[in-house]
Amino acid sequence: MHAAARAFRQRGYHNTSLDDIAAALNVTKPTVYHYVGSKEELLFECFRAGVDLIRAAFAEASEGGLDARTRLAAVVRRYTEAMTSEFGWCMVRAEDQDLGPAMSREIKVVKSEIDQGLRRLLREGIADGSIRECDAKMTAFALAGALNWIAHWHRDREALSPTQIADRFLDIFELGLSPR
Amino acid sequence: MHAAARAFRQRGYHNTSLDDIAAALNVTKPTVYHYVGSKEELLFECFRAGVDLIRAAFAEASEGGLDARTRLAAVVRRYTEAMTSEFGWCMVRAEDQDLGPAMSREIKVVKSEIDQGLRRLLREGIADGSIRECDAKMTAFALAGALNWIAHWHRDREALSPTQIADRFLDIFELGLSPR
DNA sequence: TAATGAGTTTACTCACGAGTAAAGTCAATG
DNA sequence: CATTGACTTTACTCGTGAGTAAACTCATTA
Repeated sequence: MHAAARAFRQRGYHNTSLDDIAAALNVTKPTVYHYVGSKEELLFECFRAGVDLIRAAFAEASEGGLDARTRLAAVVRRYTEAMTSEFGWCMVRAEDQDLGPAMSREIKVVKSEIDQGLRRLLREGIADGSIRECDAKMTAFALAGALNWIAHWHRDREALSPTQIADRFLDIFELGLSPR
Repeated sequence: MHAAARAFRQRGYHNTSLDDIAAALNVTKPTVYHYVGSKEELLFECFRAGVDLIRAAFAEASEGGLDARTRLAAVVRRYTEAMTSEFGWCMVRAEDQDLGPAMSREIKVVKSEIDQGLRRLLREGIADGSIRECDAKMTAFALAGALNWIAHWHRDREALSPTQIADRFLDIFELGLSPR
């Protein structure tokens, strides 16, 4: 799965053959098929490995009784870690169109779940006064976009650590760009 | 090109055959090849049609002698329009990996050009006092991510117009989420 | 009326890559 | 020493889709 995730990120899903993945592991294709059922399954498992990190972030953040903005900040930090992981690319780019009906459906469900989780935190923040009145749907999209985009530009030898990236993002999203 | 852009957005580049595109136009594949050299060229041209809108936005914004934050806002509005256009998906998802060396190089150049344009506006804004002190690189990434992500969630029957989306995004990025 | 040529079709070729059949290797166990 | 079974290989099949050859249609023009 790690080898597959790396290959998918470098060359893209469709430009990566199972021979490529096998070669990266110094084995042959049938060996890979001894462990995984299909190429689609491989992508799907990489996707799941990534989103599980994010789901865990939401679960973790809901404990503790902090205000919603603080909980949202915690999610953003974990989210950033997930995006900079090996599976970040697969998480963002696993397209339902590339997968069979069953997996396709689950991907849509999980992605929607994450979107709803963000909106919920925003609405809660507006309710408890820790977040300014704003359009929760659009804000969730802006936030998800900024975070998901990390998978596109992040390199392993990045100057900034995941934590530093998250802190910069939180600074921008919390305080805004206008001078105070 | 419009038919191709639509098909690519719906099914993805690799899941779209030239037979599909031809069928959408009620012709056969060789007819398509009478007008375009290759499938790659088709994707590349769709990409270019999109980014040209964004380049124009930067050019337009540089006129007028307004402060940098106002110019950035103008770019964001145009950018949003480009993303909600037919070519939005191709612009974001045209991967250098999918194209031959020459086109691949140009895609990288153009994408970097846009990134640098955003950073420049941010730096100018910090210099002229219209934008708060911040990390220009990370801010450009956050902004580009939020904007590019539009291509992933936007549907033709979207409730909000491109202008409304841009206004919501500007509200978030300018004022931030913390209560003032 | 013949010729030209833009645009279109049918009917291919050909490469690539997912997935498989069947046989081989070799360490662990009876 | 024979057998079992997990693991791996070589050597395939087979579908799909990019791209092409060659012929056909038909309006325009010499």
